[in-house]
Amino acid sequence: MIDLRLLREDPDRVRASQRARGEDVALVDALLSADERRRSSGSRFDELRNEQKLIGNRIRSAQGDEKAELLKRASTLAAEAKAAGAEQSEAAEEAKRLQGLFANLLHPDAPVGGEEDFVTLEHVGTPRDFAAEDFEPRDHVELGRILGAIDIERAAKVSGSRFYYLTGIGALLELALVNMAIAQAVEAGFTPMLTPALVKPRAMEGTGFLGQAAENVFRLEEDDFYLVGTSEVPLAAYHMDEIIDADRLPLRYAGFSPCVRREAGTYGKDTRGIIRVHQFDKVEMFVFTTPEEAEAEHQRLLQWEKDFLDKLELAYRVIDVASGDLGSSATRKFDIEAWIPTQGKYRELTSASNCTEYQSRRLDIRMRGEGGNRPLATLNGTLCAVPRTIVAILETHQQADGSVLVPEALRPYLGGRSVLEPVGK
RNA sequence: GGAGAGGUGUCUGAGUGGUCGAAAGAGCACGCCUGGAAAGUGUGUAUACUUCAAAAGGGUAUCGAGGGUUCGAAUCCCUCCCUCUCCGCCA
Repeated sequence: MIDLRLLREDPDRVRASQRARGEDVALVDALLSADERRRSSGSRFDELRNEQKLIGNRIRSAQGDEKAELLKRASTLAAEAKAAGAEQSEAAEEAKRLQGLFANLLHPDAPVGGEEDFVTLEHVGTPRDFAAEDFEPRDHVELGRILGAIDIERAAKVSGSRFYYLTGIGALLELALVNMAIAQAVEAGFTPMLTPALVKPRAMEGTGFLGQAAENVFRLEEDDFYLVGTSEVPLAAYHMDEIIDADRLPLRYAGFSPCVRREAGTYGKDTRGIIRVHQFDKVEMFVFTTPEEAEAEHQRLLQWEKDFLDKLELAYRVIDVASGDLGSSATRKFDIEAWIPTQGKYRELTSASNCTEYQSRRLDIRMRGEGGNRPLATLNGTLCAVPRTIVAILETHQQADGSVLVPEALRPYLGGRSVLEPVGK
């Protein structure tokens, strides 16, 4: 949700942001007038109620004719106040609805444009040169089969396309990655959290996933639940309706949960393998902090993401995502894309978003400090989205015989194993 | 799934039609007291809106949510939600 005060004071700034995102600019004037209607009908209601209360008090002690007179007047006032109240709540509802349609205000440094207009901030590591090593790399599907780690065929039988089983060493690999991620997060001061995967509409809406992203959200219609596409949702909503003492901030949580996504509109995209699946597990970092600290925290999240990928000895680049590809909650977003050898390109592995006060306004989360209560900032960043991380590891660290070297930092989490060996069928 | 109990401010907990944004206690903050602390003592301590106001302050709303009765609702009625206890079932 955007700041109404800012909208009133500087509507042009909001217009510019909407424009850069490719969102509806006319929304600005619609909200301005709805807000005005809300305030004028509100003050009318307040006045009527005030008068009604004053008369009501006099009725208690009044007698005879005077009392009858007052009762008559109070009756009229009651009806008027009720009507005014109805108008006020209707206007307030409309203003709220419009306010909810806005995307977050764009960060001034975020690149403007569509998906292709991102800015590359840095490259880390060098993509492995298989040609120089004189062997043709296998893709992760093939490696997963050879290692007995990934079974896509049987998943298709059981659940359809875009599903997979992690089997044997594949399952162990996930658990190792998750444990390593959680260990790093705990080391950095995060509180580990296992979160619900089903949430009520309010949580989903408050996190900003029912806007343009709605088509990718699974819903259990019969029970009015949504399935979360990331633990960002239950983590953000964790403090819903709360006022948090400013000196408790930052609150840093590392959530682990299944993530379920419809992946609508991606037919024919990434149909092979486990790059794009309907269900996966993920360790997600989530932070509640002051608006003043948000940008610095954004950088810290990015650094923790890099630390993790560094430990996995992957080559990657960091991009500053362009305005049109941001998602409604983020003011700015940094993605890390790892090099996937058989695709010959970088693919998104993690994503760190600064949502400023956008989510906290929607979820009614505030901080209590000097200067009164005000919304706080929320940020989120992927620490480890399992399947894509597995893809990058298998493809990057494979050897000519189909085995895969385990990055050193990961070995303790795999019982000391240093190589994943092919299994006989 | 069956039966029952209950939802009041940071917490405990009073309050069954008006003077109740709400007793009392605890906690917390500040002050007094003290060599320092404890005890004691005093004051303060919800949130939101506001085309009322420079500010102090004022007005309005909120006692799980929504609706109803009434001049007037925390209090009466209806619907919904949630929590707890017992029984059953179950990873």
